[in-house]
Amino acid sequence: MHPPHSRKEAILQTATMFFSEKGYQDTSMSEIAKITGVADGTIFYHFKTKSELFLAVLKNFKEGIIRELEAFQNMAVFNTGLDMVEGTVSFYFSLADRMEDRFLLLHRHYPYKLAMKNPDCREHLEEIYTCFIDLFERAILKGQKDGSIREVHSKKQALLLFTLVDGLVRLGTYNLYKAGPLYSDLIDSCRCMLTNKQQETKPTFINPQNKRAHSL
Amino acid sequence: MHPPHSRKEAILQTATMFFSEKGYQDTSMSEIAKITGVADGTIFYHFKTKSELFLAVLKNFKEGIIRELEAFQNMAVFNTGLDMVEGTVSFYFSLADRMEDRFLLLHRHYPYKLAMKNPDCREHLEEIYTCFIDLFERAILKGQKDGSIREVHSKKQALLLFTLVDGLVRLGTYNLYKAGPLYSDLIDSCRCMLTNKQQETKPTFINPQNKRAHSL
DNA sequence: AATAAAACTGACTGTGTAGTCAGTCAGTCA
DNA sequence: TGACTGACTGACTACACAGTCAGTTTTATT
Repeated sequence: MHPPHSRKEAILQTATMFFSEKGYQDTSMSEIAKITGVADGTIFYHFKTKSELFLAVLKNFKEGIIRELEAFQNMAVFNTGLDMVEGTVSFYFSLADRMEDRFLLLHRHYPYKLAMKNPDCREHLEEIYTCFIDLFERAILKGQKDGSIREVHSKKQALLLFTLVDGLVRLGTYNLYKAGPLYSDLIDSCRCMLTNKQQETKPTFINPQNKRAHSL
Repeated sequence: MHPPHSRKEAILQTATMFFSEKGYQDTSMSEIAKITGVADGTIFYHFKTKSELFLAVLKNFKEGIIRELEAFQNMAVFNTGLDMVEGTVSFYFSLADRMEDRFLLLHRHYPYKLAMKNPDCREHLEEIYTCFIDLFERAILKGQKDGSIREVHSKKQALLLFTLVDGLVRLGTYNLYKAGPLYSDLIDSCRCMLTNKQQETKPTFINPQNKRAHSL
């Protein structure tokens, strides 16, 4: 299933890069072929159409994400659910930073448009989102068991949390505002959303992103 | 300056509709011409290039938004800053609902890409964002004066708030999750982010959006 | 070595599109 | 009436692109 350096794999890599950085429409198949170093026809031998290639890219991305998430879950241990929420936020930021290019895929409109017609596409997107949101929800549920998080609708709150964090990542890629300096305020806000008692701001973990953009 | 029903105006309307609903790339100039009921050349008589037409659409949208914001500010009166935050959130939702099609413009990637090369485009986008964020900030500052909102960095918190609310709107247009049912949880979370004391959930205002999508 | 299957090629096709331009037409003013 | 102007037209150009296919090369099998 994984012949180490097949042409097919190489095409997939190039396509991922192009679809992420330039978007679906602005990427031509010939371009992908040229950069990969194969003939135009070769792409169509491996992937019937352009949108099938896109689906393959998305699937590949999804699998990568899932692998990362599993690694995170196996590695990270948290005392409280609240800690786990913070850890998850931090993890999402670092992932978005590390896979910055590929995250752009999710922050374009094309996949969601395709998802309306193509059930496979929709399924990939849903799986990706579900993974992240479930992770947040698990943290919330844990926190509700150990008392570090107040009574909230775990699923809904998880979705809100995810929306907030992802929105901030997106803001960074839009290049209008710097998202980095908001990190500690974000963590603080998350804590407030989830707890009853008043808390002092703790020192924060990481502080990713450093694009040129508006300062606050 | 405003000859009531000029062709130019008509083209602008059609273009707004198409760029919003189908995106920049997927809209052809001939299409706009055909639907508007003018010859292909007419568009290029009024707008030199496709991207100049897009800029005009964006500018028009910006002006519409600003008008709406001013109307809101002149009309709405709030007892406390916290109320004003809630009112602003509610306003943003209803605006996004009422101008659903045009908001899609902001939720595509193209404008932000164009903004990297084109300063005019960037300025329009910045102005739009600034308007909204300033509105949130004004609410926060008011709340800090009257004691309904705790000590937070007003600009940063305003940005976080906006990100959260806009992210939720976007989620609705993506059609993967229903954003509507989250409205009361959103308001609750906002209140928690901004206040010190514990509060009971109050009855909420409106509850927009009703797309077919995942339930929670 | 012979054969077959799989991988690969690149010229070619058909279509769609942004932008051009020579020219039409209705209105205005002298 | 006739010269002039600005709005408008639609055929046309030049090109880019997804996808095809007949044919070539590589690899695996016997």
